[in-house]
Amino acid sequence: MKERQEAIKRYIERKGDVTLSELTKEFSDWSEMTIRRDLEFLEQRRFLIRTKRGARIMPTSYEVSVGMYGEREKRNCDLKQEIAAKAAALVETDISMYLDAGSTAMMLARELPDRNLIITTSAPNIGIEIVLKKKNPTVILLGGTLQRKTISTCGLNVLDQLKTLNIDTAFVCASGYTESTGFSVGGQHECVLKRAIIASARRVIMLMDSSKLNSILPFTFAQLSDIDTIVTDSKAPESIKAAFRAAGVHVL
Amino acid sequence: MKERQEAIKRYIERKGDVTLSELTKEFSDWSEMTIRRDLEFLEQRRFLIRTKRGARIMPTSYEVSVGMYGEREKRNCDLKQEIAAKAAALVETDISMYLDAGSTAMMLARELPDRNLIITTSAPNIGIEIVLKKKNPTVILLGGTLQRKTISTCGLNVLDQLKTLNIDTAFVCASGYTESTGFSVGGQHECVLKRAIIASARRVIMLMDSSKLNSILPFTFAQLSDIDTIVTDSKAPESIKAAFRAAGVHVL
DNA sequence: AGAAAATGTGTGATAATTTCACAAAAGATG
DNA sequence: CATCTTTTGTGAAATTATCACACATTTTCT
Repeated sequence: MKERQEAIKRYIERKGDVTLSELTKEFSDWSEMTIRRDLEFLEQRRFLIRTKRGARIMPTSYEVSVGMYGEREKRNCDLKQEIAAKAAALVETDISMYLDAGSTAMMLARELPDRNLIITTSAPNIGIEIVLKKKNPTVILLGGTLQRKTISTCGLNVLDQLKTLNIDTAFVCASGYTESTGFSVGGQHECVLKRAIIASARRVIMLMDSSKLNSILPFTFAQLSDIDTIVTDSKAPESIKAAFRAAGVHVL
Repeated sequence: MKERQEAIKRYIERKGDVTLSELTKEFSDWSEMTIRRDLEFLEQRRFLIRTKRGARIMPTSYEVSVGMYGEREKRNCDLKQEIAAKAAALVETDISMYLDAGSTAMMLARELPDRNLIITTSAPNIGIEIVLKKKNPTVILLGGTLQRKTISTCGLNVLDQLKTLNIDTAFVCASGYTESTGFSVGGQHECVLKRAIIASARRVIMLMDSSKLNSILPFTFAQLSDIDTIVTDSKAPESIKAAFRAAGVHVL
């Protein structure tokens, strides 16, 4: 596959769906015809499907996150992308890691290197995404009741399941953070799961875009002292980042 | 939603993707414009996405089965559809059931009534499909390693997980059957899982299209005596169906 | 190195599809 | 029953896709 085609693929994967005119503007070094042919090529390889006036990412599990939660998710897409890229750089080969549910985690899944990894996750859509798009990682899904809102599982026996799994690095997402309340989420089940993960992982990396700073959700699952690193985006206020660092947390 | 729109939706869900001309021929009582407007309507509700000259089912998990296994799956689509419809009729409300992995099971998932059901499955794509498209069923995913080929999980501790789950009816798929070898599949892990399910379920219903009769795969997981009912399609030879009945198995 | 072949790219004509505005028909409301 | 709203059909106009061919670039072979 050519470099241009790779680039187009990546662009569409980031955006979800694009119009041809958008692509011709983005890749203005080439003619519309060439891009059109590239889309045809990429469609044949099942990387995307062509729509009326453009193309759309081949929706495997992607649609489950982006499609479900709706437009809201797309808005902070660039922030999350930035976070995902930074977080992916922290992933070492042959590591045993946990990947949380959520759209940021989905983006991280996409950015992961196609190498030997053991990836445990409670998000079946993310697990499927990885298994379909990469050849090398091993994916372990946690069992349990599948939650409609979050597309993640939670079971009464999570602790049992984690007992035989040794997780080195856990990538955890939060929906809210304030200094006084710590990291919080909207669901009770998620909260329990995240706590268990944090307790068992050697290293905890929190993924949180700046729009979630200074908001509080019903259930707190962690404090600053529980985590090792926070990956956030460039729009995060310097004051909060300084406070993180003061608490001994790495900030990226 | 109108009846015509429902019908179009169902038609597209069955076919996977369709052209507009195909639809105008199928729904010739209405004009192209009307159908076009219906597609727009259905797209807004995220039931499908419109493509160059037609529409395509909103691929949540569907693509995982059809997209992965390729065209082969589409071929026996009608047979599998027939089986799924027959099997769905066997599902009672408030039942605890198991749904196997595989494209026939996916179709059954689609045909399930949107009622109170506890559905345990090893196929995360099927679980997601159900949870996204229906409001009432509860889905329980079995945990374990996610297999690339089958998109199903298998864990060392399946037996532990099943211990606390009481499954009334298990819908199990087989990839091959002969009188001498019984029901067989291609993977060792699947084989173990299916055995465990069959051992624990009160009633076992086997789903198998006629193309799989008289073929042998590496691992046998059940004999006729293990199952209660076989659901197959109208192309199944009468002789085999008679043999099933002679062994005390219901045949639908 | 140079010719031949294969592949990739751009152009404009042609064909197909989609959109749009508006009129006709069907249904709802008082 | 008149009137308003919603749904449906029609054809023209705009947009988008396809195709054939010319030109450029890269690869292969002698």
